[in-house]
Amino acid sequence: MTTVDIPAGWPATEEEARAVQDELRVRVLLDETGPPPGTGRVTGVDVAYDDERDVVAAAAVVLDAASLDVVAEATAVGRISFPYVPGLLAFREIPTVLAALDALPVPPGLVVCDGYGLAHPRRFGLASHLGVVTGLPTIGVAKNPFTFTYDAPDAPRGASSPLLAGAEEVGRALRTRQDVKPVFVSVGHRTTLETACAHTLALTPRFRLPETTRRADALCRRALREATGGP
DNA sequence: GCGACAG
DNA sequence: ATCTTGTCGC
Repeated sequence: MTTVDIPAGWPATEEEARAVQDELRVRVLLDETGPPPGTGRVTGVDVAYDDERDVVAAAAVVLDAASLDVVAEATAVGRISFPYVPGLLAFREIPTVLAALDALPVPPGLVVCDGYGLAHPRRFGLASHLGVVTGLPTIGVAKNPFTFTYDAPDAPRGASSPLLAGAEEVGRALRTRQDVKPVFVSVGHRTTLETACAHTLALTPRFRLPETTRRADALCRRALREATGGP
């Protein structure tokens, strides 16, 4: 497990952070299909916090895309690098997530983030930010619709409906289990919404949330507990 | 101005 | 995200 410092020059204000987003957003690549689901590797990343002790723990878990078996995992801990501000989540998570990704012994393949990519006030959410910084194909799978609107998808697993910012489709509400609240999928970097949804379905054979997210969530919580103390 | 708001 | 008991459902 590696320890992370807040990077030099990291934004200190919301204004600075928004300026960074406006600079980096032009580097998002949207003209690639992205890796096909069910082949190669897929990696989940997630973060857990102890605001009281100013500690953040990140985890990266690599799965074989076909079997969903764990191939590799890594964690990192650090200081919380930014307060939670809707629209600026990436600045809270990225330094520690990058350290966890760097600690992996194998290439991550497509990265699945817990949050949004293009479905973002400035079209540059966590998944897009992480993609631009790493160069990796990324998608975002969120549990809530954020500020966006959608009509309920049909009941069967696999049904979807547009996630809308006004008239613009910024993602998809995708039903991963029949009659259960959908997840909210958006493109991060170097892939398409079609591919992102296909990956999400391939990663949800049983539960609402992708196996990548579930594995990363469990691991970062454990890392936080071990870094912080108490059994 | 007020409320809503990924995690 | 996190604080947290019981509770409903498969």
